[in-house]
Amino acid sequence: MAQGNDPAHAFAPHDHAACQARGLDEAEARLARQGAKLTPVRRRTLEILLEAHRAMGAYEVLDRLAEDGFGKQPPVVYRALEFLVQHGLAHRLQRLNAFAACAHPGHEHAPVFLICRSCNRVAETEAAPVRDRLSKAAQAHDFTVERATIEAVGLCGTCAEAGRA
Amino acid sequence: MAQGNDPAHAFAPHDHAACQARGLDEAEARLARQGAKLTPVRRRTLEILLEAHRAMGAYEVLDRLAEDGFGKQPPVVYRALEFLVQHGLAHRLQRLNAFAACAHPGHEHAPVFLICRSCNRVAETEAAPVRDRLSKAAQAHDFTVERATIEAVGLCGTCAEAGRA
DNA sequence: GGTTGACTTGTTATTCTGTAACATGGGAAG
DNA sequence: CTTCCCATGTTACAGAATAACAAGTCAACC
Repeated sequence: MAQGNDPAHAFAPHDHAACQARGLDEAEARLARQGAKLTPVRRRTLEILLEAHRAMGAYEVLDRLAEDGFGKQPPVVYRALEFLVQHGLAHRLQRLNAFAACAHPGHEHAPVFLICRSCNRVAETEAAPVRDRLSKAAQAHDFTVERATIEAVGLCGTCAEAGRA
Repeated sequence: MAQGNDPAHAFAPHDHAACQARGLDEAEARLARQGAKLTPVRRRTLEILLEAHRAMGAYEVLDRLAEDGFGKQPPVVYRALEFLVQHGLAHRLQRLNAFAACAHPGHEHAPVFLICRSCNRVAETEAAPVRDRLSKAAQAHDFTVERATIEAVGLCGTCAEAGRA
């Protein structure tokens, strides 16, 4: 896995160009396999998320799309985002009412998000053990988990060292 | 703990009057200790959440407050809800943009929510092991978790048995 | 070639969610 | 009884999301 998409480096400086290119490449490969199309709006939406390399509000993405000549009405961006989320190329962050490009597309996964309240960057990790425990806890309530939102807010190492408590 | 507030029974029929009364009693005791006041709006807001015994949107609560002669503008309900959340008497459900009365106030806790997509009821559980795993996963990223949102969507036992898949 | 039908995009309008900023009023501390 | 804090009320607005409809694109099929 390229360093740029390694969640272990999400909070550290890295080669943005590389992780953007990789994101687009993986997206196209993935969609080709699924028989879905990465149309211009969708592609540009993904690019915007990859370029930003952070969580963005839908309307922030919409403004950028409008600059590039796409429609400037909410449904344009919500449809593109929904498509990307459904195909595992982006994620929705409930806590922020925002969206972020998937840090490691290419396989099914149910991510856990780490959101730094100081620099607003978001790391994405698998954390299967967390979900295992969640399923076990749910079993005690006779509850079957289908999807789960797991989002932590806190301080990343870089901001902690910089004293931005 | 009273059956009405036992999270293990959250999805089963139980004595609502008892769990409402208990909720209000615990709230007043808790606030008295903290030197905070359960004013009329706040008290009524909590009552509404307890009566509903499910997650409610802020504007739904606001309508009920207005019926009782309180202000009918959004800040009225958002302030009351913020107060209840800060004092551990209610929780916010990010996934639903909604609020619910705390199922077991009286001590600090970081809950995990189980949301049934069929009957919309919400169970609240502690699940410390889930949070432990989350903290461990975060450590690997040099990230310190301060607060975490853990919300599962799925099917409760009652709905599963009834075939509401 | 022409037509059908699925999919995508664009647009209008509206609803839901949340907050900033300011005015008013009541009640405890001094 | 006055001062000040806190709670409430109100206006106005910003941000997030979706419903419903119109129109274009493109491949498959006759």
